[in-house]
Amino acid sequence: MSSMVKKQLLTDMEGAAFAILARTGPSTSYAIARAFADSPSEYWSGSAGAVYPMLKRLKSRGLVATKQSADGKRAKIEYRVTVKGHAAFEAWLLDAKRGAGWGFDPLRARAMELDLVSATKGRRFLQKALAHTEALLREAPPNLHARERTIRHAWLKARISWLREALST
Amino acid sequence: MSSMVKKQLLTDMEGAAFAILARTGPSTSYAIARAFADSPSEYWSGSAGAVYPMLKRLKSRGLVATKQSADGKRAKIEYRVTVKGHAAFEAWLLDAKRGAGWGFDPLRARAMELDLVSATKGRRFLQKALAHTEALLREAPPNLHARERTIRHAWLKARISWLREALST
DNA sequence: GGCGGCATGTAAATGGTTACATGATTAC
DNA sequence: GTAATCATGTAACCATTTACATGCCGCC
Repeated sequence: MSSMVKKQLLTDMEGAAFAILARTGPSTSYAIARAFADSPSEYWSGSAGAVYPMLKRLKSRGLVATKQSADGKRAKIEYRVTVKGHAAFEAWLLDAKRGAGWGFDPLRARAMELDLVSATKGRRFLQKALAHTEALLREAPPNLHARERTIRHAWLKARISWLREALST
Repeated sequence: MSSMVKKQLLTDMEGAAFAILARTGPSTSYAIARAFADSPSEYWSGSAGAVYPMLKRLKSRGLVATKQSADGKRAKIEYRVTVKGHAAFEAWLLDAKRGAGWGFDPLRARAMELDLVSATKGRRFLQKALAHTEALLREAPPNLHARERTIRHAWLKARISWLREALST
């Protein structure tokens, strides 16, 4: 018979947290929250009120484990990924169907409705959005790994060519 | 002195609801919920528990008004956009800075972390995601306006060329 | 007469948000 | 010694989600 183990589906925020843990090794909730807050994508605030409870939930599901670390003097709780957690993370990461979903794109959402205003206002919006996006492309934030820079760059370029096309019609 | 009127900033879900109202004219909460549920973007479920309270909030802010319509026999509450509401909607729609934000892209989120798995697995993921996206491009859902089809098409094409580039390296 | 769609909601749970509170340690 | 940072968390709030509850209407 098939396995009785329930699939441990991760939310996107949990997936992102596992990615941080995979990169930096065992980390405190504080460090994970900082990583969220410092990330260029402002989608999650990285607030303590979100991150601390999330790690506790993941622990209760057996996807992470704690190691009370008395690092010299200060007591801290370090979380590490368990085998079960690693499997859940990989399932999240390699879920191509979810990956190919629409997500939420603030530009797409607006572009869809631009015909509700005058052509002039619509074009002005697209021009401004293009300028903002090109600015993002120019000023790459510091502390970005090469891998992150590459994806960021490609994503912005795809968006820019889309905007240019929309403006050229 | 400047106006004392507080800016009525809309959430993205509220903006989307105003777009529906602008297109279909005065509508019931039910119709708006259906429009969310039927939309190809699965980002909001269009549940009654979200939509009915949202319209009540918008009404209490003076952005929509109700018209008790005794359409023949059945009683229903129709919401229409007020002048204040229209201004708030246009401010939301034409906010280029917000529009140029990152939002949440499930593909970008995963692509950023693909180096955490083997190159083989990474490529397989990208190939599957490409296949899913190309499938979306082929099977355009029915009941889509020309405008929606155009944006959808351009957005998917931009994503596909991004994926192809990622695979070609 | 019954089923599906229209239309109104509420209830409980979930999981975010901001803001606050506390204390230890490090850097100046 | 004091300010910033590390580190833990909680509290109140808010807007979602799923699921449930009710009832009317039109159609077969």
